[in-house]
Amino acid sequence: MSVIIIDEAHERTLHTDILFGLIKDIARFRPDLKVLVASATLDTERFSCFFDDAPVFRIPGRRFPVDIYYTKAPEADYLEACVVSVLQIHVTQPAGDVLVFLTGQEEIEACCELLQERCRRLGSKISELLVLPIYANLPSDMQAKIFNPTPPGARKVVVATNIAETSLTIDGIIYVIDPGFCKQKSYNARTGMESLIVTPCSRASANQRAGRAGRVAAGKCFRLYTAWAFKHEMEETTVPEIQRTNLGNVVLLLKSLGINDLIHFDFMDPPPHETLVLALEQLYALGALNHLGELTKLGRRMAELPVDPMLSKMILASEHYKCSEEILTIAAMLSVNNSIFYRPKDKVVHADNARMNFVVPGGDHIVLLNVYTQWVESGYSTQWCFENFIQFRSMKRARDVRDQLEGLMDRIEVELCSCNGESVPIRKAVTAGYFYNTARLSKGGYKTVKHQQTVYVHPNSSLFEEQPRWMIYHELVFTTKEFMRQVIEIESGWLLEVAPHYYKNKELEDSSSKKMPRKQGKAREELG
DNA sequence: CTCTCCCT
Repeated sequence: MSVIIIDEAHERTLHTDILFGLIKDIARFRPDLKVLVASATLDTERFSCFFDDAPVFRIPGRRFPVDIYYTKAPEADYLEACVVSVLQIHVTQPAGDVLVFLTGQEEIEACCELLQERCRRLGSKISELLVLPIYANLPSDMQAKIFNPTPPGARKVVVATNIAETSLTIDGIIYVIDPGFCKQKSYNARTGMESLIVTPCSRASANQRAGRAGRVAAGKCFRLYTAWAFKHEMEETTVPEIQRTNLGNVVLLLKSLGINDLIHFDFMDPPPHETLVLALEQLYALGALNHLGELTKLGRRMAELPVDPMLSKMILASEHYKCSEEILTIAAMLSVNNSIFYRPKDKVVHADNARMNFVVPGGDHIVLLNVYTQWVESGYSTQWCFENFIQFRSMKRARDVRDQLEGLMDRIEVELCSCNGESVPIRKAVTAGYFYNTARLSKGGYKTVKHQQTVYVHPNSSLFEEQPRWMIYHELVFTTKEFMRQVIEIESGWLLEVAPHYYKNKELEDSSSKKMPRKQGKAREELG
């Protein structure tokens, strides 16, 4: 007999949901296989029902009770409400550390500053309050501070993102302050744009947060919203990731496992139809699927790499342009989420100057390559990172990703070779993977070629002031505006060179007519 | 002229 355990199933990550579908299928014709699904939430019925009415076992947790307090009326300014609540706890409540949940770096910094300023003003009237931020992109030495034991007579306040909800636990937390918001990714399959939006968190998430107060002793959770809002306005559970993300690599993976009919794949919660259609269209455009929606030889090679299809295609194309060494580095650097450059608030000018020193012509990909190359020349130095306002942790991760990808080159038969940093072949290889993400400068600024959508170069980009006519973007994100992040300059002729099946000469020259790429009707056929 | 959850 064999057993498969799926733990933390309640988190409903992309991979959990894919596993659900695959394992359910396998378990039906493998009676020797036991499947154990472990979830920390109470919605067991959904899991049980999905797995053909599997029996449910309830295992009581070993936690201390947590008293929940709600506000009588909604808070107009939850940041201010957090600050006031922390100070009230500090002055009126017995010993025990405080954990505050906020949505992101900016909010956390603001909250910490406010707390410190008010403590300064109160001076010796109150006992010491240690204010510590924690979020994923905070440098690791500063992250480590939250784990130092609180000195006697003092109290610690940890101001955190969702990182403290599941990923790490802090000893000594007795009080939790929960404003009830989090930042969530969502994906628009019509435009292919991701956005990160502050939304009310789910009841499951709120309960998880409250639980953080009861790990060492009985605790208290102060919810900065009304009991009514908890009951009537918040969703029961968080929308599963599979319904809020681009599915390019998932579709490629499933196709490579021989699952052709994705529309009828047994998803516990199916993704939006349009998301699947767009993923299929893009894979067809990349040449990973044929007109019947079947995996091509190229698609099979692309599926060997654990990265998004466009990135995979870029790596495969790099062999033709004799720059696979450079492209592997760029792929690795793009995989670590915009966390290469460190920009602390109190040293913005220094950090920006340091960043400028890395700028080379061509665009952000070439700049990333330059950063990595210099780091290698420094002997992978931590000190070098520190001096250049580069996040060591991110570079280390890029190195790991690069090593892993390099190890797979043999299997997909891509020869390692270098163009000695020459820009054109590198940018052509990028174009071969990302031709779908082309933007062009017109009178009203940049517009995407695919949807004629107005987009902007991100102010952090090395091409922010350059305004090249044609650009390729790595990703499109909506924050305060529609931003292209990580862009390179290209020549329109390259589009015909790398994707003649996708672009017609006319489309690239005639600026008055609608510049739509060829119809991608074939990929739709599979969908009926 | 921004500034963005989590870890795969």
